[in-house]
Amino acid sequence: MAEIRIEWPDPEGQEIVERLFAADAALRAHFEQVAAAVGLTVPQAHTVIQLQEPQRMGTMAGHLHCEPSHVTAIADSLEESGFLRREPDPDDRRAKRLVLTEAGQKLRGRLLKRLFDGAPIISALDADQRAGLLSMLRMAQSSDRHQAWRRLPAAAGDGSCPPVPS
Amino acid sequence: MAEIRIEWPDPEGQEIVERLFAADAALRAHFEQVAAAVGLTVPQAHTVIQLQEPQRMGTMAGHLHCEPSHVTAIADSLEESGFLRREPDPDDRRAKRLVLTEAGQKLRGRLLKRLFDGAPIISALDADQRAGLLSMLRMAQSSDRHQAWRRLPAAAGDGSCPPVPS
DNA sequence: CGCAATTGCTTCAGTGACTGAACTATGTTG
DNA sequence: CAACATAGTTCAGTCACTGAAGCAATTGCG
Repeated sequence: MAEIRIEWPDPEGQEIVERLFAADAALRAHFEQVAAAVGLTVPQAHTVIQLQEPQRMGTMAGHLHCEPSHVTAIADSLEESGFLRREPDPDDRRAKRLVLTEAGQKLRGRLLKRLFDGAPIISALDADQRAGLLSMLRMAQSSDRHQAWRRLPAAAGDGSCPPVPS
Repeated sequence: MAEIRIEWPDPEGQEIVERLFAADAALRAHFEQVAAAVGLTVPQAHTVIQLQEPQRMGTMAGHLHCEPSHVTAIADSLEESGFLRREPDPDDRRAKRLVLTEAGQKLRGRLLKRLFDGAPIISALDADQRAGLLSMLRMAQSSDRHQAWRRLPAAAGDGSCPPVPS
């Protein structure tokens, strides 16, 4: 996303937004680079990462925030490359589950390792700084009534982050 | 960007990354929604916001992190809608400067107002929380040697954020 | 000065991510 | 069983964006 440099009603708010965008740009660039390094596009990499365990395609569409038809396309490409296969869902014969092949699991491992190794923010902060940043983000996200926050995965917190009121 | 929910070597790092992605998703959604509310696409809105003062097209490409040819396309659409015009650059007759029309300036005003009014993080934190978040982000970004941070606009800080060493 | 290399923008063809509608097959409900 | 909902697929199309080719103006070097 582009830099935003404007006269803003609130200069502190401006800087926060700018820096969050910058943080995001860095993370995104990192992710893109890691994906490319193992020969995947960004959505392919997301899909592989998501596949720690078999997932129905509709569920995957939810995780990727896209339409089911797009998951079909991504799955096609990853299946063709031999990183996953479709298997029938035991509970619903309409549904298919995406399952990583052996090659897919190895790929996922490499992906995770590289992702973590170079992650910009993690490597830049010491333990105190990390804890501080994290608690701020928790505060921001738990008190925010804006609906986009609600997408935060429930599994993200360790319980210290109060649930978002509905 | 999709949620990332994985077994991570460092659970705290995982949560930070997840929350930063979530923060980004919220900001992005907000931006997109605001742009749509005034009838612009995201890149059009970025361009209008960037045009506080006339900009050469090449400079704009730099700000938008895209190729000059793409700026041509965006400028075409905004010119057609009457929000900006191309004027010759006085210092270089090859170059053109993008200038907001009166309509464009009004549009920019509405855009900024709406952007600020609903910005998720800003509205969710109180003054202390904001200051804390900001200082963390400054620390993260000033100590990070990762190149993506370097894109941070120089104007963002008030001087309290030391320059990134090259 | 004069010619070559460079720079600013445009044009155009193409790509990758993604949506939405129509369709098939299966599942659910009354 | 009929009617409807749901899972995934197919396909056509959109949107953001790139990269190469080209024109015009500018800069630099002999």
